[in-house]
Amino acid sequence: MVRTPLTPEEHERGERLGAILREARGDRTMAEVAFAAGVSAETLRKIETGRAPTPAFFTVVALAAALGLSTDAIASAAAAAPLREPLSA
Amino acid sequence: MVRTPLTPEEHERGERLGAILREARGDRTMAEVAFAAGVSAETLRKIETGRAPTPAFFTVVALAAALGLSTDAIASAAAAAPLREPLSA
DNA sequence: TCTTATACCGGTATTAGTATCACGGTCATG
DNA sequence: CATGACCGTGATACTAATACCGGTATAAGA
Repeated sequence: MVRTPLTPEEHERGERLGAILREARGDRTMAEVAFAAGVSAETLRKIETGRAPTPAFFTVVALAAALGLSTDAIASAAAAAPLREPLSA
Repeated sequence: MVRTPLTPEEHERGERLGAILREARGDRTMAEVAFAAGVSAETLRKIETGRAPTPAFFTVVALAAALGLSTDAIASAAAAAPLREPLSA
């Protein structure tokens, strides 16, 4: 095996990451946030829906900047248990 | 065009990211830090040498945790970096 | 009804990340 | 010189991320 397939835990972590980003997006459109972050809307949609569970580092950084979030907060929130409260901005 | 190849700027950003991680590693070995972060030593080597300019988000998060760094600090330092730019000529 | 906007889904194409293996170089030791 | 540890490079294998396309569904508005 050369590259280990993503584990179920990693998929769940990706789902939490997507939920955090979607929560922070609020009522803005995917296209707007994606354009602000410099990624395609499809990519943002895949990340939000958890279908891209381990996006690139700078992709998350750009999205965090576009959403006004801290990457540390995103990382800890996605890695740890699901949040009861959104990362209030 | 389905997936844009990495631009020279992204490669340079990857080199700065690698330099930051190597700087934080200090005198510890690659194998030690890689094991602590849960990645292979070869992966850490590629990231440090800039041969993997856009690693996965959680890979950088794990390395940052193993090195005691903030992902926000890494992101900002790698994004806007005072790398010695010839640029003259 | 028709149009528009938004989001989700499936497929496809291409590049990149991750991991393993093998080999070579350097340096410090014996 | 020999050995070992560490770093580096190259090749190879396989999966995942990214992007573009077409289609579908829903809701709001003219």
